[in-house]
Parts: sequence; structure tokens; C-alpha cells
Amino acid sequence: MSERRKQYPFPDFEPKWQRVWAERLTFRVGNPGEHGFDPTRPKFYVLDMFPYPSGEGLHVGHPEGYTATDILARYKRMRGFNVLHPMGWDAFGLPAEQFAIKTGQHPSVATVQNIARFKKQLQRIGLSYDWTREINTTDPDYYRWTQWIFLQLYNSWFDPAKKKARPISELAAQWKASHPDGSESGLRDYLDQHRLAYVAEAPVNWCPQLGTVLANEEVVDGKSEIGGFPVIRRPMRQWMLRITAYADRLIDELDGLDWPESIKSLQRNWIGRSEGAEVHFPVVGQDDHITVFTTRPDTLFGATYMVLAPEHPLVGKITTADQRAAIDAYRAQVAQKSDLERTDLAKEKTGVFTGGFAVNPVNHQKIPIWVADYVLASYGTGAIMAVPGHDDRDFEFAQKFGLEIRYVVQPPGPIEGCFTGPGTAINSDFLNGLSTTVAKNRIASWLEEHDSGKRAINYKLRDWLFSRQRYWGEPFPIIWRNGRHEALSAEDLPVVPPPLDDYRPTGTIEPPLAKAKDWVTLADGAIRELNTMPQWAGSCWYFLRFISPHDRQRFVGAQAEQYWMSGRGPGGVDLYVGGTEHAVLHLLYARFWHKILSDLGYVSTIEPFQRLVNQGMILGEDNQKMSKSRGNVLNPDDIIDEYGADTLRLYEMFMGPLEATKPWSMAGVEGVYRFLARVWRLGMTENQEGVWEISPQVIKVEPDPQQNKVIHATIKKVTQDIESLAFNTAISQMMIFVNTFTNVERRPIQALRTLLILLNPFAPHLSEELWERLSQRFSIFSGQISEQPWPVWDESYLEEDEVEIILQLNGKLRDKITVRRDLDRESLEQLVLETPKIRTATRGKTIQKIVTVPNRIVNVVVR
RNA sequence: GCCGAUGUGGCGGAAUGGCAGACGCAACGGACUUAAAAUCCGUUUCUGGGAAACCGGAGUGCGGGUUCGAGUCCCGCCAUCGGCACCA
Repeated sequence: MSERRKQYPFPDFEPKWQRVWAERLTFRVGNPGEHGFDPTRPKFYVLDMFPYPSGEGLHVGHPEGYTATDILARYKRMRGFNVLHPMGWDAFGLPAEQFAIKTGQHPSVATVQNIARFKKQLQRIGLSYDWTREINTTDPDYYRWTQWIFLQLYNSWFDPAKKKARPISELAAQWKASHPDGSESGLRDYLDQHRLAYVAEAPVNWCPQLGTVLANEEVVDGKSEIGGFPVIRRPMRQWMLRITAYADRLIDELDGLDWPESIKSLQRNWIGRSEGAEVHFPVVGQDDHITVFTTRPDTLFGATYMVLAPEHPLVGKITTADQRAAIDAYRAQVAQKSDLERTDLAKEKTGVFTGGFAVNPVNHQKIPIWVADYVLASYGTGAIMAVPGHDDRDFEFAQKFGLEIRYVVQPPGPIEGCFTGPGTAINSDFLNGLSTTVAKNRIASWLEEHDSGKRAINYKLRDWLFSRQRYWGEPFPIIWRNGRHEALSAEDLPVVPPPLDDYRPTGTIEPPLAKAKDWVTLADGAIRELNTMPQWAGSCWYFLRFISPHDRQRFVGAQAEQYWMSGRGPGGVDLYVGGTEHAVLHLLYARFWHKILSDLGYVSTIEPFQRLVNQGMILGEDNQKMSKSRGNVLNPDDIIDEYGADTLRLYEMFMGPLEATKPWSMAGVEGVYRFLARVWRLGMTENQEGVWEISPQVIKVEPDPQQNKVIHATIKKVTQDIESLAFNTAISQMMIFVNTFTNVERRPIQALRTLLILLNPFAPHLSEELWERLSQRFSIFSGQISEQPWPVWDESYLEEDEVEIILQLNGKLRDKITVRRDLDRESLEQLVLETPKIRTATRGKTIQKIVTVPNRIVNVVVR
């Protein structure tokens, strides 16, 4: 670091104020019912996405969102709100576990160290968190409640009639009433099929290198999101969460949220709801039928063949003897392909005829059944009816294999090849002449009447694969007895993972917890569930724990939850800021859990986050994404050493709009540093000995009208810009303010006082320090700056007696005149027509029209 | 291919349908200084005319449109970024 002389003594006062805030618990906030808490004040819950405390520490991207929320928090406090602004640690996860494997050190040790480092770095930025509410997802007092919430899911089912989760006991009662002679195991089976947390043997994404399964959301291009290792599909018995039951609500209940439209559409897209119909095709010569899902049932008359996914259970039965060898070879070949190869769009379609036929229920035609890997086992029913005339993929396949193409939709205009849009039904018997929309409806009714199918809705969203073969995660509160799972009771929580010397993957599908033999087997012979929860579990509800982090009785205190999560919309947290990378993972999972907790009556809102803002990415100075390999990563500590925390905060906010992606610039950092130094010198001057003292230019004097205009314009702009998170323009206005007062001989203390308060949320250390120093001479600086009420602007200062009017001729700027404010239209137009420019320009021409906007513009239209 | 976002000086960016380029950076010129740094002041979209004050023209990715007036609204393209992707 350079030893260059600092422009103002931030290295002295920044740590000083951080200490003061910590000692005085300046930013601590209580809960309703606590001594000194005023529940009549409005509340503001402003939340950052809590970080995973990695070994690398913070980079300059972290403080961007954190500073934005901090400005809001400080501002709202000055506006008289009770502000909940907490921070914590999402500390379970793979990196700590892999570090443990490498070093032999328990993951908790590295976690504690990493958290200490992160916290120290955050505190150096001067963020006004209430650290008495700090939480850590790896703390047994925290994850006991994560496990407790899992039990709520386990002990609930989704009632499709009410579209709500209900206790499983109610379902048990229903079943017993309708099955008076039902067996105990019959009941168990029934309940286990309906729990929101259930066990299923399902094809999963298995990553051999990581030794664990992954959720669909964690697999990118056939590789693990973490590490980029190959992922293969294999069937395994796993815990699943029934998120698909909530698919419609997860779409519909987005409507009331103040989220970016792009994130809402990302979620809708991910859930992928599509409406259509299921159609049953009887298999020729067999008792079976093939069910397909289609969004275009109106094209049923155009179905000329069928395709089954290679994994479809009926493939074996349908295949004829002479086709068996070819089909078996094809299936074996497909099974060897990775997901990446299978979904490669560029490749040619492949497939094999099974030898079997099905009957089209609407016209009783016999159509061939094929097997092809362009049909996915995991979507719909794993089988399709192929309509090559009106589906691109079927068209391509039919062309390659010489299958019949039949057109059943008349396009609005001439089109060649395949037509996938809406039109009018043709060659379709009773559908002929109907528009696509009407035809869809008519055929759906027909299918239902003839028992050949029904209306149906399909989703891309799959149930959430919730178990991982890892050590460093929440153990399940589940034991197994006689091949059946059982929930532990709430009193048995938390289930703490056993100490292990060896965290390595077992090399098989067995989780590392299997190595803790003593822990695994209970006294009565029952064995523990060996999987752990995925990293997303802890972050699904942490915003609730912040409300009452030390509550021993409940995961969140009821009264406090109602106070902090209340609001005008369906969501509780007033402002949630974080990166877009969590658009479909964390944000979808957290909404899902929250809805269950809401259905069961544990929380008072149906959505967790009312307003969501995504901060943009900060690029390196080379305009590239910051990464170790590019060597363009910047550490906030270095910026703070050189320029101070206030400069870091201010620069991050001045770079541009919060939501934009933008490159870092050291020259830009210098710019805001200079600005802060100018603020400092507005109040302070350096004497002969190099000691800073209050500037003699700061005096008790009333600001003149021009100065008052700047003061009030700044109050207005900064206030409005903070509310709309437009921090860059708020800072610009404060720069204009400072430029105005830099060169005046006499600096009114009132002006300086206002500036310091406005600047306080942005640069809290500098404003605190100046406030304190000035208080030694001037009584209007008494008290703590953070306790001052936010200034109010007076419009009357912003209005001047004279206004400048823009003169246009045919919409082009020609001149400007200054006139009395609120001059009436006629007089103004008269004045305009008399100006030399307009006189010359209109000479010999006809004035067609004069457009006048009072106090702003006059546009003369001539011909 | 589909969905979403974004295109404005040398750079980051600013503009309720009404003066395009606020504010900052960089660059250039000046003041202060023995000198430099720091600081302060000024100039800076492109372009034509003029010694100059000044007078004009063009200009917000491209092409149309609406309007007295468009960076802003509408239609059609192009480019970049992000997400999804054989989802029937």
C-alpha cells in the first residue's frame, strides 16, 4: 500500500466510530413487548442475501448490495422507522467439507475462521447491522429448527381442493373413515404417498466426483454447478419435497410481489406450466394403452405415429420379436450417452421402430410405435403422439424415417413444410372449420366423454431432490425401523452430526455418515437416516430466524413475526437485495417453504419477500468478470486501506444504477475520494502544524436565496433518490451541493448541517466525525448524527421569481427568454413573437399554431 | 429457437414526451509553487463558416411511424449480455 498522505484522517476516525457503534449497540433494535420498544412506529425489514463464508473472503462485489441496504436502513431509522437489518452466515456446504478432506481439520473449524474473517471485513465497511441477531446455519440452535421445519413437511400433505398443506393426521382420519377395514400398513403406504417430504426411487443426477446427488437446478449443461464434474443419471432412493404441488401457487402468487419482471418470468419459465390434454392410445393386440400428453389435442387427427422414450416401461412389452434386437441395441446405446450428448440440439434425430402399433382413438387408425431419445422420460408421460405436419421435431423425424405427414390445421397464409401456429382445423372430421382454440376445447370434451383422455396440465418443474451424500449438512430427523422411515419428535432435536475423522466420500452411493457406526445404530436397533440436507435448506427460512434469533420455544416468535413481517402486500420482508444467480434456486425454495409454514399457521404471510432487487455484477477494470485466473479480483480491504470505507461505499453506489452490470475503475474511486475530502475541508482546515481544525469560514449566517435553492433541491433529490434506490444520482446532487459551497467565503452552518445528515447514510464515518467536531463550537450539532430527524425540503425555496422559457420554431431550439414566473399564456406568447429571432423567422410566413407550456416552453409552428 | 434485459461523448453514466450529455473520470489550458504533488478555476459530442464574440448543420445501434416536439411512445430490424432449451 502506498504511504501517500491521506487527504483527510479517515484511518483515525473510521475504526473509532465502528468501535463506538459496536459499544453503544447503536443499531440494535428490539422486538414488540421488549422494554423501550415503540410498536407504534412503522417497521422496515431490509435484508441482504446472507453469504456463504468462503475461504477467499469478500470481494468488491459483496459490498455493493450491502451498502445499498445499509443506506436504506440508516435512512429509514432517521425517518423514525424501527429497522430490522440483520446479517448471518449460510455456512453449510461443500467447500468447507472438501477443505476438511484436504487438511483433516473438522469443517466447523474452517467455518468458524471464515466467518470471523467475513465479519471483520463487513465491520470495516461500517455496515449498520444489528449484530445481536447474527445467525449461523451450522449452529445446532439454528439447524434444530431447520430439522423441525422438515418434520412439518414430513407430517403434512397437500390438499388439492384447498390448495394448501394440511396435517397428515387429517388425511389419516379421512382414510380410516373410508377404509374401515384397512390395515395399518395400508394406511402407512397411503400416507407415505402423500407427505410433502417423501422417499422415492427416482432417476437422479449422480456426480461420482462429488460423491453426491444433485438437484436439477444444480446441474448445468450436464455438469455439476460446483466443480464442473460430469453428472450421470441413475436410479436411487432419495428424499424428495413435493414442490410440484405448489406449482400453480408459485406462479400465481408472484403477482402481488414487487419483483423485477425478469425474475418473475424466470421463475414462471422454470416452473413451465403448460395446458393440454392426456390421450390414451390402445396398443394393438394387447390390453395396455399408451398415455401421451399434448398441448395440441386439436391435431389428434394428424397423429401418424407414436414415440416412446427409451426408458418408457412399455417398450419391452410392445416390441415385437423381430425388432427386439434393434430396440435393445438402441436402448443400450442411449443409456451410455451423457445428458449433454442426449440434449445436443445439433445432432440428427435417431430412433427405432418397435414393430408394435397403437390405435388413434379418434379415427381408429393403426399407427406405428417408435422409440426415440428425442422424447424425454422425465417430462409428461414419457410418450408422445407424433404430428409431423404441425410439430418441428416430429416433422424432422418423419422426414428422416419416411413416415406419413398429414396436415390438419390450415395456416392463415401459405406455408411450406411444417406449420406450428394456430389456424383452422381441416381433415379432422367434427373439428373441421374450428379455430385452434375452439378445437382444443372441443376435442378435450370429446376425449372425456369417450373415456379416451382428459384435460391435463404439465410442469417442467420436478419435485425437489432433497438429500445429499455429504457430511457437512443438516442430518435428517429421521430413523429407519423395519424398512420404514419414522420421524423423530421435536424433543429429539437437534440431531447433531457425529464427529468423524474421515469425511471422504465412501466411493459408493453410501453417504459418509455411514462411517460413524456408533451414531448410526440406535439402542433399539433402529438406524439413522444417513443423508444430509442440501445447502439450500438453511437459507429457506433464515429471514424468519432473524426476527427472534434466540427464541428457545419456537423457530420464530409469533408476536415478533407478526410485527416484522406485516405489510401492504403478500410478502413480509420490505426489501431484499441480492444477486440474480439465486433467481430460481434459493428464491423458489424459500417461497415454497414459506407457503407451507403459512398454510400450517406458523407465519402470517404467504410470501417471504415483498420487494426484491438484484444488484448487478461488478466487473474488473478490464471489463471482464472478476476471477482469480484473470487476476482482476479486487479486495475491499485494499480499497479501505488506501481510501477509507466511506470512499468504498460511496464509489460502489456512484458507479451507476444498482441493477446494472458495470466495470470497476480506480480513477473513479479517486473521484469520490476527492469529493469526500472536499466535504471534509468544507468544515475543516489544516493549520501550520498540520492539525485539522474547524474552518473559520464556517459561520452562523443565513444562506442566501441561491444557496437555499441548492440546499432544498438537494434534500428533495437525495430523499427521492434513496426511496427509488437511485443512489448514483443522489450522490451527483450532493456533489453539486459541495461545489456550490466550496468557493464561498462564508459557509452557513445550517447548510453544512443539512449536508452531513443527507450524507450520513452514504458516508457514516465522515459525517459522524465532522458532526462531532463541529458540535464543539456550534450548538446545532448537538446529539448523535444518526439520531437526527431527516430534513424536509420546502418547495418555496425551489421556485424562483423568474423562469427561463425555451423558444422553439417548428420544434427546434431557437432562443431563450427570461420572464416573470406564472406569466399568463397570452402575454407570454406576445413576448415570444416580439423576440428578434422569432420575428425574423416568422416574417412572410403563416403562424399555424403556438404550443405553450407555462413556465417552460413556447413552440411556434410556421409554414 | 424461445424468454428477458441493454444499446447515449474518449470512459462510467444523467435526462415526469419539452434546452441531449447533469455528476464523475480522462485529456487540455490557466492560477498557486523555486519546482512538483495536492488544491482551485476554465475548456472538452461531431461538424461547416469566422480573427473573435458569434452564426449554422448533424447527432442517443439501424429503418420507418405517431406528435407542434421523440433518447423517451408504436412497428420492423441489428448487436451485446443473461436465462431456458428436443418440455410434446
